[in-house]
Amino acid sequence: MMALGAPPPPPLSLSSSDVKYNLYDTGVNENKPFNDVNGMLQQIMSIVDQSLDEAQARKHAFNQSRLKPAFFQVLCEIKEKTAINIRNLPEDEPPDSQLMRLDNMLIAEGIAGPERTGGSSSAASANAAASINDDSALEHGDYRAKLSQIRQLYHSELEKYEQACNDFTSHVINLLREQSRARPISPREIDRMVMIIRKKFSSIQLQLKQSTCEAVMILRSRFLDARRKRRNFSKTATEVLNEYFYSHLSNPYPSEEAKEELARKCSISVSQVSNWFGNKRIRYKKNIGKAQEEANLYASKLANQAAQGIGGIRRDSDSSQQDKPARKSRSRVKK
DNA sequence: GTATATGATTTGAT
DNA sequence: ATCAAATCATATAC
Repeated sequence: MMALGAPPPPPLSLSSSDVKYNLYDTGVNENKPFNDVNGMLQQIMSIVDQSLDEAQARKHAFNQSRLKPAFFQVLCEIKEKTAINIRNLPEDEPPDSQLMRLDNMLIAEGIAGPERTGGSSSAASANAAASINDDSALEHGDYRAKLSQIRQLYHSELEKYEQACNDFTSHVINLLREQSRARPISPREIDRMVMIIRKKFSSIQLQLKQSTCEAVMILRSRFLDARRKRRNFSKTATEVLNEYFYSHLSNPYPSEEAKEELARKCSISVSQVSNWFGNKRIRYKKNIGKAQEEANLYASKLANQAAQGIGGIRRDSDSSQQDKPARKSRSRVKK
């Protein structure tokens, strides 16, 4: 029984006379050819005790037997019930959550899924420009170039894997089909083997996806992390912000609307305005003495503007405090 | 090269 | 959610 699943002995060259001789003139008891099941079984069981030539001869004779197909079928069933079921994989594996996560991310990043045309990506850049609205176009373009490079690599690798998987699978199928003439292999077993192969290959693909995700993340952190690619605001933007700050020194907390307006004027985002005021307040407070001259500078500038009637920014009624701003951040009004 | 300026982020409080 | 404060990481001045 234990020898049943083993591959057949390698085919040696046998002359027909050898076969005849071995088949009918062995020292073994049964001279009958394979024409009944018991005889057949006994001959198969005793094959391990025989010489290679004898075994070959038996095999040949067995292959000629009309009982062989039925016999193989039975063996296949037995195999099905024993060997294969033991290491039966969890048949319907749950869709790997990690794989799903990776797939989703790749699609979200535009690596996998439908190829992005110029239209959709320009829509994306328009979206980004709407929210950032500054001169990040260059970096963004660079980012997209690198991203498409990654995408290209990913797709070519994926295709290679797919190709290799298909090649290997069909090769194995052919091999097993061929061997199923010499040893009991059920179609179901072949299917299972195909599944195993696919699984192995998909685990390789998982690695590919993983490293692709990694590369995208690195790219993101390098190109989209604004902290790394910090750019100072334009001179005029800083001017506008400072004007607002020093003309509202008593309460340098622009409302949401004011922030929006400042953002618009400075071509930066609202959150950047918030950042700026947060930094400005804390840094102003930290050394009022040094900031004093800056305050005076802007105060005089504003005075000039007011005198000329240009003042686009109204000074708040409380701005008399501007000469001695005192630390009153704690007394700010809560919204 | 270092020192300072500056925009962004994190943390913790309210 | 918004703020102060500390901190990070880069830009710029020196």
